[in-house]
Amino acid sequence: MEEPVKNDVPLMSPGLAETVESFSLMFEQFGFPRMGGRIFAFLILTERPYVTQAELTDLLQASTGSVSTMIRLLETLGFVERVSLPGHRRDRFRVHPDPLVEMSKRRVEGAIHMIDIIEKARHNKEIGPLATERLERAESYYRHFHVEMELALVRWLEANPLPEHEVADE
Amino acid sequence: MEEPVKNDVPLMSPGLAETVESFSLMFEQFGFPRMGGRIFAFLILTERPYVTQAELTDLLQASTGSVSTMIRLLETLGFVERVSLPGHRRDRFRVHPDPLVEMSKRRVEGAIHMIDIIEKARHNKEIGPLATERLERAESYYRHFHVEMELALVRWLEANPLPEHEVADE
DNA sequence: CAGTAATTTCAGTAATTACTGATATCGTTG
DNA sequence: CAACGATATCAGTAATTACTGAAATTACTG
Repeated sequence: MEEPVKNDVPLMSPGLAETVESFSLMFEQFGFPRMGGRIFAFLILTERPYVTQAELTDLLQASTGSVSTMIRLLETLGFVERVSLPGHRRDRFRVHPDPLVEMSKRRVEGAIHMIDIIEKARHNKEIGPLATERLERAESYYRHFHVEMELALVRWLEANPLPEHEVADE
Repeated sequence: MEEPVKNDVPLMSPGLAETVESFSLMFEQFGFPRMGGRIFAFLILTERPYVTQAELTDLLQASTGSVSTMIRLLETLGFVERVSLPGHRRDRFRVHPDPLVEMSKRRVEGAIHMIDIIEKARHNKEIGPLATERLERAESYYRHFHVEMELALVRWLEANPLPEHEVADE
């Protein structure tokens, strides 16, 4: 009574679909649209070196529109790479070789944003001593985590260098 | 043409309101409703030792309903304390003495959830070697950050013990 | 223990946001 | 440079979510 029709479709293996879905729900909590999460998840989970938009619309049962927009979003966030090889019409997409690093960077930026806001609040004439104390504590906390997280990332990257096997075409 | 009427209201100082608003926008990014963010922000920024729901509905121009629900949310999240002193009808609310610690804990829980999902994905029969490698890397990353964040919190708490001045009533 | 003030619950609504599908644009190929 | 295939854009819609305000519940008071 809700779905119009179209249940006559080539789908990806149900097992995979399930995992894709759980990933996308996770990503949703980080604030991005479910369809974006699905695409990201699929690109993480697939063995195919590259995937086209047409394939994504097909596999994920999405419109060309949302695939295009979500791909672009993931691209600008640095989670997905677009590979437009000349001599080919369709662009190819694959997951960024190390999306975690990109995600880390965004987190660090988030902390900086937080610090900025706290700083502004502290300079507000209207706030009193109690609030000031709370804000100072919060600022100290975020500054601490800011450097700790950066250090932690560096350490982890040193211990876990990217295994490089830039795959061959098609 | 949108606002019905009711612009005849006692408001908190515009300077404060502005900061409250910027905080609430920040909190919105962490996924909770703007009104919840406003309440939390106000409780952080006020000098008053306790605030009642009635005062919040008034100051923040919100309905009794949303104040009640949001207060309850903030309470269960551990960001806000309800102080129901016998001999008083109205409950009093104040910000948790150290909400940052609560926030940290929630973050750590988030990391654990992420690890769980990755674990489940890894046991999926359908995924191949490339995906497995990516998932292992992701898992290693989150495990690393999980412990690093916990350590960082402990260190910070040691360096920044809570200054205790549990304030007097009213 | 009746009366009342405060809080919670809940149904309805307003506003936001993701998504679709049609159209426009861009880029490659013959 | 014409034709076509692929991607981007955009307006409309479906679905979700925050919020309101009234009614129900709970808890304190005389």
